Amino acid sequence: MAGRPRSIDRDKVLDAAEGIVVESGAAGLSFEALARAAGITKSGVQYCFGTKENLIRAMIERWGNGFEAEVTAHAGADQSPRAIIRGHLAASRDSDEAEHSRSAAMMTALLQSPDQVASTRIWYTQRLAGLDMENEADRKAALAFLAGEGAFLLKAFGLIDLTQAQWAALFSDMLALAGEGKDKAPL
Amino acid sequence: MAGRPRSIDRDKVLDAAEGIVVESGAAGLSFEALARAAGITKSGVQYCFGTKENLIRAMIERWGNGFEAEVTAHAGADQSPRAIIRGHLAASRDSDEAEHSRSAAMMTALLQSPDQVASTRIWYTQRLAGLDMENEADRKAALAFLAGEGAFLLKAFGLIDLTQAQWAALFSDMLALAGEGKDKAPL
DNA sequence: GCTATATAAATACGATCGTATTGAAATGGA
DNA sequence: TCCATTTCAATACGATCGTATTTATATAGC
Repeated sequence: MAGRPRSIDRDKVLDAAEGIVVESGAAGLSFEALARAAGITKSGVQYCFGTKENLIRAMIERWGNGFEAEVTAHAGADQSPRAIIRGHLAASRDSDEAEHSRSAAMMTALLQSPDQVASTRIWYTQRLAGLDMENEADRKAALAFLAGEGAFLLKAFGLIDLTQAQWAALFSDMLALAGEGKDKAPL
Repeated sequence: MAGRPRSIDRDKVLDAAEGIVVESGAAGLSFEALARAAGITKSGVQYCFGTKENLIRAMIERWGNGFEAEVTAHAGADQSPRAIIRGHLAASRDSDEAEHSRSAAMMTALLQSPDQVASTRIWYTQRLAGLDMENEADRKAALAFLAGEGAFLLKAFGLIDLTQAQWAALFSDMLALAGEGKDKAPL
């Protein structure tokens, strides 16, 4: 019933895949290059992930889950929409260079095929879904969220270069804008 | 000295290229697919742009110039850093769906090769270069700029979906944050 | 120890990639 | 008219793509 024990570490392969996208761009991610980077054979990659689309899906899922865990951790007990957004901002604020590279890699991989976008759209939409855009405080939170994502994406893509102090100051402003300190939304 | 008159409209080819990236993602952009979409031959594409890298460079350049023109137009006479940022925000605010698709296509194409990123980094850096992050008003302008880019990118990538009213309200807030009305930075 | 099964490697295959080369068509000048 | 030149099409080429198929290896149950 049980066959040969698995010798390929899926996570390590996904790490290698991220590394490839970080260094060579999404276009450089191929089964062959991935196999070489992960120290296994092309067939091993195929066996683990089947198709390339599955591979990319696995990359994005793992990344999304990891970030989501950090967000909820930062959000703490209060899981209201605004608190989640502050958690998201705090998670972005605390992310280091490696995390930025990873995120950029995931984004580029994500944008490869429009099909992949749809599932991620839901993830983003839910962030903003709980906010009432008619309410000024909520709109400020949305603005802060967008600023955080803008900073995060541009930084991840390597399009802006901010010092650690500037980064911290900006996210401090964003958190303030998102209502840090005054937790309750006025409804 | 003068040969066969040109029959290929470079701009139309670039339009087709954008269309391909919009519909099929950056991975779908090939000389062959582009030739088919533009109604010319693969060789024609090669003759016009030489290499694929040149093609992408041309796409990005055209896009950058077009957007830059709108920014300066929106900024008007005042070309101070904050005014430029407000011009940028206004240009983003007024961009329609087609413009979003185009921008998304450019971004995805841009992220294909890390080499392309470098030249664009300068473009973004200059936007923030004139701002003094120690100054609160300037930092607010930076935050507004990042929020605008975040909204723009997420919208372009199809990751968020905002009504026109929400879009307008958010950018109105951003422009206010960037100091609309009080043009002079306190130095 | 044989077999079934899970895992991974080996190999092969058609398709498509980007580009190089060659040839044809259309212009201006001599 | 003949040639030089520009512009594009036709064709070909090696490389690499993703995947299918086949083969080898290591475990568990009988």
